[in-house]
Amino acid sequence: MTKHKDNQTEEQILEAAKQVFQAKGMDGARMQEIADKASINKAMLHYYYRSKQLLFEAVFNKAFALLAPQLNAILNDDSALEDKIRSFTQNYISFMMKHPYLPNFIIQELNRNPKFIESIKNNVAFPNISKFKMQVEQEVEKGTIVSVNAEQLFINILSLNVFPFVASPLIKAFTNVDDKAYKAMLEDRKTAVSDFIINAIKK
Amino acid sequence: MTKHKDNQTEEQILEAAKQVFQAKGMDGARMQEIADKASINKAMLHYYYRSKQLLFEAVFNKAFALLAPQLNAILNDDSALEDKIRSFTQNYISFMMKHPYLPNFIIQELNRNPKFIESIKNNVAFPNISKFKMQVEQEVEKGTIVSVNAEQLFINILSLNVFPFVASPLIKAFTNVDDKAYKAMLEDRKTAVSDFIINAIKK
DNA sequence: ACATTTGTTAACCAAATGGTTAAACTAATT
DNA sequence: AATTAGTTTAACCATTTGGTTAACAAATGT
Repeated sequence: MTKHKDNQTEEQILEAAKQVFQAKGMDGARMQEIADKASINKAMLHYYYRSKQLLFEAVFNKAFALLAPQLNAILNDDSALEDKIRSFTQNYISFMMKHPYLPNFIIQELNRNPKFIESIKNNVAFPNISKFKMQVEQEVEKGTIVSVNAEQLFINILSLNVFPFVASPLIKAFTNVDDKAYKAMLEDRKTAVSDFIINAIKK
Repeated sequence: MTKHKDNQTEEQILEAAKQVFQAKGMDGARMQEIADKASINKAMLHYYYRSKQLLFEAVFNKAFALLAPQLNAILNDDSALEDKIRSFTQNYISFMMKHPYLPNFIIQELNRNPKFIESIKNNVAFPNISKFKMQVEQEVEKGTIVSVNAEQLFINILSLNVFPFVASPLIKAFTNVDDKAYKAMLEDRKTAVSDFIINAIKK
């Protein structure tokens, strides 16, 4: 009952679809371009994924499944707050430099189609803030950090880490730096951002 | 030499186009939908703006022209750094709550079509970081703030202010808050973000 | 009053696009 | 060797879409 040529084609399609969807979005993507990039006939796309919408969802869910564990690292880990912030920043920026299209893709399509949220909320290990919230509240009570709302801190951490990837063309233009210099700045941010955050909340 | 019915139709088109383009992006927007929303015939769009591309550029440039002065407020103003950060955060968040689609629209289309950058660089009073950079360096030298790279600080300020608008559906999902609570959080951020930043750089 | 320019509409068009179909092909099963 | 099930292709299709055209209406200039 095994497929003869295994699922190689299916993988090729998914990889090609990922590239095209992430570069051009759902609306800008063309099935023909995906087929070309996967070196197959356009009809194969429909044979394996039925429709553009379903193919897109497969790509989207796979992308989100890649991102989610990164966030769970800071939300559900047991280490101390300061350590978490440092390791998260370090890891997240490294990860994003390898997948620069990812955050924009997720954010964009989620904005365009908010009902997707419901679908991903069940799907994978969806990041949950509750543990992080408890930890922050404990640290505030202990007096090791200034009084800060956990949600706001979480937003701040996320903003500082994600935004430079989402808005890179704009920031590059404003700061007048080329691609190479921007990469160096991102490299610096692996430590600069955690210093910034920890400074901001330390008593 | 004045147009008889003044430029009412032209304005209607631009307003309708703004709504549709900002909600659906260049690729997702349909000329027919813009025409319907402007209560005119589709041919009129082409009569006034020739093509979808040109209509889009008109909308984009107008949107950017709205955003640019906001940024120049922090970059070119003469007040003290701390004051600037406070007033910018306050004003920017207020402004964005009135134009929630704006940052996403700009960022998205700039990512999709980086050559736009060149067009806006000349067009309007394009934000320039050099004055802000000098100010930060002076403050570092005076010892009033910790040693910090001006570009990085600028990115941080921008990130903390803009990202919550760009990624609102995602953040809402993660933090488990509804629209109303999120609005309240944004309201809080008018002061919380400046406190956070100033704490982070103060000696 | 009349000609000319500007504004507006309905009908139309060619190209692109997501999707389908039916036949051909491949490889394992009997 | 014949059957069967899964895979691949080329040709095709209906609809959508940006854009055009030609006729008509309303201002404007003379």
